[in-house]
Amino acid sequence: MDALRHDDVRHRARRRFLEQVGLAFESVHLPRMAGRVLGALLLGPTDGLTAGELTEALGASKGSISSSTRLLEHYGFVDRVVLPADRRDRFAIRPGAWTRVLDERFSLVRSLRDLAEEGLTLLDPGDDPRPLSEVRDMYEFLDDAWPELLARWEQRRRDMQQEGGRP
Amino acid sequence: MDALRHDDVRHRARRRFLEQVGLAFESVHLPRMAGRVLGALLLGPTDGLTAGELTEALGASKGSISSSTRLLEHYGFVDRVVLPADRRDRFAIRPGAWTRVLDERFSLVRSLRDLAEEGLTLLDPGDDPRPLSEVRDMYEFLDDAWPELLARWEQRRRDMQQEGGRP
DNA sequence: TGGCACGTTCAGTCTTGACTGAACAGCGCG
DNA sequence: CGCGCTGTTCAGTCAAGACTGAACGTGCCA
Repeated sequence: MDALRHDDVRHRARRRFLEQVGLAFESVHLPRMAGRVLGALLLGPTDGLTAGELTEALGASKGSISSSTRLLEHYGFVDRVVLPADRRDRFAIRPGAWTRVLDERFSLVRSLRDLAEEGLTLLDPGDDPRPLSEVRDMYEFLDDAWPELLARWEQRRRDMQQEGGRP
Repeated sequence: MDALRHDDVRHRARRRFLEQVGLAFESVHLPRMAGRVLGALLLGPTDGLTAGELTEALGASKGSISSSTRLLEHYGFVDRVVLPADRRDRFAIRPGAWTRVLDERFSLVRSLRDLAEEGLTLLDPGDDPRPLSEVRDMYEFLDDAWPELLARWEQRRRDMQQEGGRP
């Protein structure tokens, strides 16, 4: 009986985790279901899950799973792999995906700097350019600092892998 | 005639700028109208604009302007100021707002690290912890690096101000 | 060639939330 | 006091888009 209850608790915790990842996705303007799928893949076995397994695990429609996996694939979060002697597609986390995703997110920074730059050309002669130039300067700073930060992370990741995981 | 045409071009360019800021807001899940209001304030005179001026400049309803200014105030983008002998509220860009706003955005990072941490406790014994630990480690790295980056920016901003603008 | 198991597509439903416009509340001046 | 000018609130409208479920391909095996 105790084992059963333990399984139940565990199942609820997993379900809650999926929901949290879903909400995190929603907070950056991506469909919640895609987040849940990603969560399921993060918790799932190494060689990934099939669409059928995902529909069952999440209680969602096939259509919804299909569009979610396609989105995750498009964003580079997951790979679609096929095991030999099995014609079902499996979806698995793509290694190193996170770095690239975060990097792409920061490309937004460059567009914001340009936007501020454009705004500066539209000011009336008497107006205070400081608010806009503060925006421009800050995003410029970030744009400069970012590659170096990313390189440091890549380096650290390589170090960690050599040590065979987490020290 | 030429001056008129020039004004027209200028007006279109301003309008386009407002729309771009609106879209930038939308891309981070904030109402587009609030972005347009912020854009108008960035282009406007130093002592800010009244709600009435904003409704006219943007062609939006008073209600919409009201909720937008309140949101911008809440997020710390703008201050509400009152000039003497004028009972209208004026809204003006708050100096240094951008740094704090960006800082708050990065508090999300901490929650993502925690989420990955939680996911690690939910793995089955045989499963590969690497995808999740990669997420955890990366957000941890960013969480560590962020304060230092922010401090560097603050320092640079101070330097720039002392030089009286942009070198 | 049927039948089956997968996966995709698409019209329809439903929820969410931005925006409007009108009613409302405060404040100063006549 | 009541009028005019503020800004706020709120019910209603409208559009965007996530999700469903059924119809539709597609390839494999008998």
